[in-house]
Amino acid sequence: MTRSEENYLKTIFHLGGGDSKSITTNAIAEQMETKPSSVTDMAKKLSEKGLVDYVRYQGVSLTAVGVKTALSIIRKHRLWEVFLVKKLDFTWDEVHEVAEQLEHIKSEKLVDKIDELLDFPKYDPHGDPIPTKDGKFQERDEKLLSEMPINSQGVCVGVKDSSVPFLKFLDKNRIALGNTIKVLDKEDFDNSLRIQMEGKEMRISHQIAANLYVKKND
Amino acid sequence: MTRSEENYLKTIFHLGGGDSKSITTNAIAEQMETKPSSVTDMAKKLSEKGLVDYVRYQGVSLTAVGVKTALSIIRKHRLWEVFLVKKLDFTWDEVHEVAEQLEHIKSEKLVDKIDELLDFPKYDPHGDPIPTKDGKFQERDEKLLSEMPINSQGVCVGVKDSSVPFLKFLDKNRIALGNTIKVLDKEDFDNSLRIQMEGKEMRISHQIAANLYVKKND
DNA sequence: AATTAAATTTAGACAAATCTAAAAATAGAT
DNA sequence: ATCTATTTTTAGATTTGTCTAAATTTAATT
Ligand SMILES: [Mn+2]
Ligand SMILES: [Mn+2]
Ligand SMILES: [Mn+2]
Ligand SMILES: [Mn+2]
Repeated sequence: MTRSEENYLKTIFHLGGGDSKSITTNAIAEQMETKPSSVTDMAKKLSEKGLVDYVRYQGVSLTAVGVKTALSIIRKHRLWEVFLVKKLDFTWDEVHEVAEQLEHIKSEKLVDKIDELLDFPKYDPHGDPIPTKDGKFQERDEKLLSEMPINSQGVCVGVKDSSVPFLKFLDKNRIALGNTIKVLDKEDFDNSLRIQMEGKEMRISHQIAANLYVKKND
Repeated sequence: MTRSEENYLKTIFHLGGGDSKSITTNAIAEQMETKPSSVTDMAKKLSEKGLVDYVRYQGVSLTAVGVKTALSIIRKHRLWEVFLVKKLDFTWDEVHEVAEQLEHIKSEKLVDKIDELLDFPKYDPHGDPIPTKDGKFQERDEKLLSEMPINSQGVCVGVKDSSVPFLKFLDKNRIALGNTIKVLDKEDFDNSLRIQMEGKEMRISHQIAANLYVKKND
């Protein structure tokens, strides 16, 4: 497994190729900021290795082995992100770049020990679930804040967009995972929301609300 | 800086190329288990970049920038080794392989935070000094056990050979860094030693004694 | 069904890092 | 000083991953 192969598998998984859905070379190229022709080359190679199913002009999807491999890389990525935040005081907007490198370190013992050191976390700093060693996800009943009905309550558990600017924006506005949220009102005009967060009332644009995951209280 | 370039700089440094001593392409090739012709190619590239001085048929030595770069990689390598032992319960014979990968992770903040987490260690698990951020070494007055006079005493502080077999041998024979050592007798015939280690008397071959560093008591 | 636009693949090139085999330079020994 | 063995470099090939430009296939539109 080269680093490049690992990155392709991860990207295909993130684009939904884990559910035998066919992902186009164009989509992969765009996501990876590379050229479609490069993706075609790699599709052939990964297909040779039995990691993806590839049909010319139709796109690729992950095989069972491909899914397993992708999940192990995602597991490493997210565990390292937790490590950086919990043990080294990185902020949640700094960890992704470093985790992109650390996820390629080859040592099963290292991953397992980091997992143990962190007390087997289930979610990463952005609220994304960490696959277990055998590739199982911790499912969670969450929905986007923008889809919560008026007067419903919940806890902020994740971000959909985990870009640096968005994360910094959230920090600046004191919006953090774990905060309690109540939807007070929706503005029809621009779909903005009036919410109560940790007791304090505030207004939030639709773009923000559509990128925050909330676990609804029963 | 590619990973390969970093490995060349590190190797040249370990072969003594940091003191403007010229290291031959053959020596580098042997150490890195590669071919002399590959080393020549890289020597040219590193020379272009101002990291080594290279004279055809004469070998290479590190420039000031080259030394600085090599030291920063060695610093990372050794800090990661300490991390693996102290925080993740790796044994001292397991860490080198993983550190070979981790030393190439690019994040100044990561190294500094690991350093801080470990409380700024001065030596790695094999007793090798860890360069400071500005490239200074912790010098230590140590000598090989094989060169200690009879009746002298000291503390075992490092290994010269840090191969897996040697480290495992030391474990098996309860020889560890930090142990107190007194030289009781030398056997002229095979240069073996009779020593007292942590109070217990034992016999040690020359080959072992010539690979153990001891800090002599005054 | 034919035409056109878009997506995808192929063909050929390139950079990085390596290798093999041949050529050149150096160092050692007569 | 010349020869010889060794070291080192060059030249050319290979692999991996990428790119551009041209060709092909597919999908959409008339
Ligand atoms: Mn990430
Ligand atoms: Mn994340
Ligand atoms: Mn090491
Ligand atoms: Mn070491």
